[in-house]
Amino acid sequence: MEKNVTALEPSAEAVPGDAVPTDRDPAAKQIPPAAVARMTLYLRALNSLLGEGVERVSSEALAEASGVSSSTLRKDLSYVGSYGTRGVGYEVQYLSRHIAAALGLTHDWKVAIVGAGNLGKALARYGGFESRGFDVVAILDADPMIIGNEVGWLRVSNAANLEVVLKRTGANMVVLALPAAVAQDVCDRVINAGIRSILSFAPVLLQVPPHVNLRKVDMATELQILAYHAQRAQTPGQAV
Amino acid sequence: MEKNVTALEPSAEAVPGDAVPTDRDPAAKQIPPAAVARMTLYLRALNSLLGEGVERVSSEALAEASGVSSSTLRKDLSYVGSYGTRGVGYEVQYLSRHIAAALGLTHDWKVAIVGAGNLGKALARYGGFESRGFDVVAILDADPMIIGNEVGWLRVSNAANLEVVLKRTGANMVVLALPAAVAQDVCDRVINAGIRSILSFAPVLLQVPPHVNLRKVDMATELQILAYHAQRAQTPGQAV
DNA sequence: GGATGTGAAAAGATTCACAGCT
DNA sequence: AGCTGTGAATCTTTTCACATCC
Repeated sequence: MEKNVTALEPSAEAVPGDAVPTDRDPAAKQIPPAAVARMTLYLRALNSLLGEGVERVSSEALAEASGVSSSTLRKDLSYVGSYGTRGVGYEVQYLSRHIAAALGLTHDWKVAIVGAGNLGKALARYGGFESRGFDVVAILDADPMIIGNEVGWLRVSNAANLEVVLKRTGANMVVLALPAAVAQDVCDRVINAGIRSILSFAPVLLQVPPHVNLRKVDMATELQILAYHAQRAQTPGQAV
Repeated sequence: MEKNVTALEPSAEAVPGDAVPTDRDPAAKQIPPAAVARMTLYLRALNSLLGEGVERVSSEALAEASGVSSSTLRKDLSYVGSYGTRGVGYEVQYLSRHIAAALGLTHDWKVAIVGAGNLGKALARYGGFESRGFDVVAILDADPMIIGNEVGWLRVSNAANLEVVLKRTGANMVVLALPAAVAQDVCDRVINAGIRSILSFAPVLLQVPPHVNLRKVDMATELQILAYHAQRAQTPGQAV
């Protein structure tokens, strides 16, 4: 049972802009951020079970398959509803559908990848996307040597036409796989083009307006966190 | 390893005035996980400032450059020591060094990347590693078509010789850039070879013993979290 | 004056334990 | 009996506010 490092980093901090709300805030049940992050794990585990033909699962078993405690699992599920049967467990497909719905995965999202270097290409070809409701509809780059190349079944578009390509393809999410130096610039353009969901792999802090949702992944950060723990573990019983 | 039972009770008659936090005594107490994650942001911001020739910075400014609140920043820094000057701020280089020391980045870490697909190659060439104390010493793959290829200044080793390569190169961290299907298998071998710090990009739950530190990055997860927020923003107060 | 460092309060997340349903 | 769903307790993280020091 793993319980060591926090798995998912909540990079999205509390949106500070929800003062000035409309006169009626529906106050719909919102799911705590930590729970949202774990929902994706449940979904993955459920789909895996589904593939194995398993029809029912207990909170205990699903928790184990997701790498969380069963009480955390049950609490998380309680945020989206009561989809289990007491004394029995959860129906895999039924639960999977409901979690997917809660996460907004009922329709496909169209993703454009900006940056067709190794990382961009890796992302474009990454099979895990389509199978989980994400459709890579475009990949762009600014390098003339790269524009026009085939990546999977796509052709690299010219990043100069960013706005046009986003519009034509109907992309509603963008992945930034760019060097730090140009990331903010492209990010601004993407936002101006109306995109409000961005996943950035650029190792730099991006400034975005409050209505835009930005998540960040940085490999160097992850390694540094590992280094911290490794260093602690390596100093055993040191004198005081 | 179990969670350090926090024996550092701040209560009781804490002797005020001494305690002498010499810089020789860095990892005495443990830093909260959330703070560790942010330290890497401070480090990045500090190094960026350093590059611009800035010598001093206030908590307010550094917080802004890191994307956190100034009170969070100050609290975080207080976990590693008092390296600022009241009324003045922090000396950029001095603080950067101390944070790096607290994270265990004083010596270089040797990273082996398993999987030389697009992602593995992207990681191997990613310039951000060396500059931040991580040295990619090997890249491996099982595909005969890929073994021997050049990636950056490395040559792809045969994953069949995983243990040998890890030993020869002295790697002490491993990045898994593999398909889900083989990830657990390789992970087990890596652990058996003595590695205790692993960063996995495989979209699957890896089982590891407690003494191993595992961090996970999953792009599909990140997109799903974005989808959740996007969906909420798009449906204001929808009936259930 | 001005900004740090830190107790104390508030908010958020996890775990416990058990009531309630099948 | 067995397992879910959930209030209450515990633990963690963030924010506040101000004493402290340059």
